Amino acid sequence: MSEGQSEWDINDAVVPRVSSFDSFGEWCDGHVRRVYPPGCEEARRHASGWAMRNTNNHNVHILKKSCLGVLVCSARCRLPDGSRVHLRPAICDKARKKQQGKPCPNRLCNGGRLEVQPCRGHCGYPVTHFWRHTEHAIFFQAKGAHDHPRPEAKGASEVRRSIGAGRRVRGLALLLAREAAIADKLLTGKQEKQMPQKIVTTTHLQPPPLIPDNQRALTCACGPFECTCRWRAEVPVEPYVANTWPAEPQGYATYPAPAPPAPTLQQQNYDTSLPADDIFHPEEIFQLDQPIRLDFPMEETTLESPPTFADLNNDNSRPEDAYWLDWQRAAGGSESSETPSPELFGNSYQHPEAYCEQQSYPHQMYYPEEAQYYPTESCRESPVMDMQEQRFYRYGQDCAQNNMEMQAWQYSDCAFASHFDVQHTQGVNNFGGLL
DNA sequence: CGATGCGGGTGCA
DNA sequence: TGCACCCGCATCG
Repeated sequence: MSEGQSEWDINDAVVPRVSSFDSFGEWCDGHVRRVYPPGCEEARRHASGWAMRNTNNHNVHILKKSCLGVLVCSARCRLPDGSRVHLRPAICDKARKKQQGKPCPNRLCNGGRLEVQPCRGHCGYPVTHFWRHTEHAIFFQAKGAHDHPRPEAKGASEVRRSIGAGRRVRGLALLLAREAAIADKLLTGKQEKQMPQKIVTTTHLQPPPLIPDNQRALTCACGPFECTCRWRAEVPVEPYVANTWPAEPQGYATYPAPAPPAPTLQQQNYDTSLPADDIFHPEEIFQLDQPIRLDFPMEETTLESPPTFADLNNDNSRPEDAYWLDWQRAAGGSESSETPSPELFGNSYQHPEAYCEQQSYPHQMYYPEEAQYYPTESCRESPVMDMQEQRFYRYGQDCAQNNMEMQAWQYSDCAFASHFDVQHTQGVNNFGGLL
């Protein structure tokens, strides 16, 4: 967080007028403040890689959004590449409701169901984002550090919808081609829209695809957290899971190693054993308002054989296949995270508590087996924010002011340390290794 | 159909 | 009072 931007708070009556802006950060994490130029399209849309939903803060001047977390597989399965399922929760309550309880899209996953892993990164509450528009800039402030993996990029879900999510996959090649085209378009368009203004910021590098091209087709949608695909969980099995598998002896020790691509034995029984689209848990829909669940059901299932193209296209393909394929493809190809999805580094989403010393709330060890720390890639603060000529705005009004006191940025609510920057570098590298 | 915004309203600290 | 959140409504792509 640059010192230069420590002079305002989204709730201040007046915010400074700046002459230099930050480049848009899609995956801001941690307590962050940024100032975007009025012309920044993403900022105008209040876009974010995280699944943020509008929250009524009864302040017409400040738009507030809270994180919905991420959709994960209840079985904590693994994709062939070792990653886990981490889908983007629908913003719409109704749509999100429909997502939950659906079978894990990971073809290697046996019995896993999608469930929402709520965000508790802000002192036990969801991370919140605030947007405030002034005549000359768009102010953004984030509070809290996400304690969950990044969901698929927004573009992924959009692409999915656009190409007919939920329908049976007919031709993988065709599908991928279309997705690739769309993804490319999204990416291209995005780059072209780069802010024309002077950006004095750190460049936010695009991360590598969540799933390597050569594996996309084999992936399990159970991404980053819960599939059973080749994974072994240490917790009991879900009720609806018919069969369980013996736990892998080595367990966590082997984690980083991607699932051994055993290209044969295909497990397709989940199709028949699980009624698709019918089971969802209403009680989970609004679980964000509830304490973190500590009873994530884990399945001991471990499939040795990753899916094949044929598998993905055969008659046993679940209706959601297309959806998941899209997810996998789009997430990596279009607007994927700038940094690896946390799941790849293990259970690290523990840091929030470090910022919320005054609170003690139950936190869940999502991946106890993975003792690595997730590189929180807070959108780096722009190096500098020119505070020379400082004018201030009172909810949009220009209130010229000078010599504003440079008050230190303090997280009164959460003692936020400066540690996200420290972690992110290595994480990226590790992630790359998996790809 | 789902993303987004808005705003009335509730419960809690 | 501030905050988190529910819920309905409206708009837009």
